[in-house]
Amino acid sequence: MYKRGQRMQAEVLGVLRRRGVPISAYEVLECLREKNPRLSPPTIYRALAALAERGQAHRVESLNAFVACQRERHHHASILSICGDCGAVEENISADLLTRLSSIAGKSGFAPMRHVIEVHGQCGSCGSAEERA
Amino acid sequence: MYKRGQRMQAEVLGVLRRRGVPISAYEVLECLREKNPRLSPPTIYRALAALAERGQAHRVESLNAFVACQRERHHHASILSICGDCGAVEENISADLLTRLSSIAGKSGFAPMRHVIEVHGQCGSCGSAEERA
DNA sequence: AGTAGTTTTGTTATATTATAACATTCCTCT
DNA sequence: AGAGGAATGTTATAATATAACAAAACTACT
Repeated sequence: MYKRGQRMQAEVLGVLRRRGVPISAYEVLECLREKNPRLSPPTIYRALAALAERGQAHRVESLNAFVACQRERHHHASILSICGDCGAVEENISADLLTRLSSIAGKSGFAPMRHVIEVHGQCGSCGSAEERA
Repeated sequence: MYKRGQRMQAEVLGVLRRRGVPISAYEVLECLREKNPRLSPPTIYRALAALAERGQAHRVESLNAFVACQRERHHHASILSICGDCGAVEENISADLLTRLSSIAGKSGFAPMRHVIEVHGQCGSCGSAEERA
């Protein structure tokens, strides 16, 4: 079973995984209300915050939405490629890019703590679908 | 004078420049309401969208806030370093980083259109202020 | 100047996202 | 079992954002 206090987190993560694409906290809430109609926003936001903290889900800042981490877990440094057509997100990690980014930001004495890297565009499938049309 | 339809944009940009740090659309609204109490959110959001479109202001996705571009204008590719202590934002551009980022995102056929690169941390001044304490 | 056409701005209303503050429940540990 | 503490529930509201339509202002043309 789950460690205490992680049931809600597991439920929320389950919803995120089933959906695959980023969804809003309120969409998560609606899903879970089918089972438990009394759930309220704070509960969901708390679970999402905990999941993001542990790297099991990511907050997509440019969408105000949340998505399950595609690997086991990534701490705050994933590169998210977001398709504007189908909503799909692909996750990448690059230590090299992160190093460069930190060094650019750090030139003036800035000490980086958290990186937000999101790329909007069109994914491969949507691109080739368009070509065929 | 201004080209037609850019008065509001100029006013909004003025507010952003005076503040220096990222502020919410509603803070802009409050400022401009001192002069014109009848202004409403859509007007501000429209001006902000136009400014961002032209690269004269940036939307800080991870803060849901807006900041004036520190140079003349940057199109959608600035690296924003955001100090969590004082709120200051520093802007950098790196064609090299952008190239790498695009190539990482593009590995699976993804076609990048817009890059969101935001780094949260502590700026140089706040860091050295802390040391002295 | 008059006016048609277009764009901007105003207005109203509401949708969406997020959190504060406090009450209650439930688990863990003794 | 009962105390302590953490998670969740509850209520209310704050903060962010946009839809939809009306009015006005500007442009370009005659």
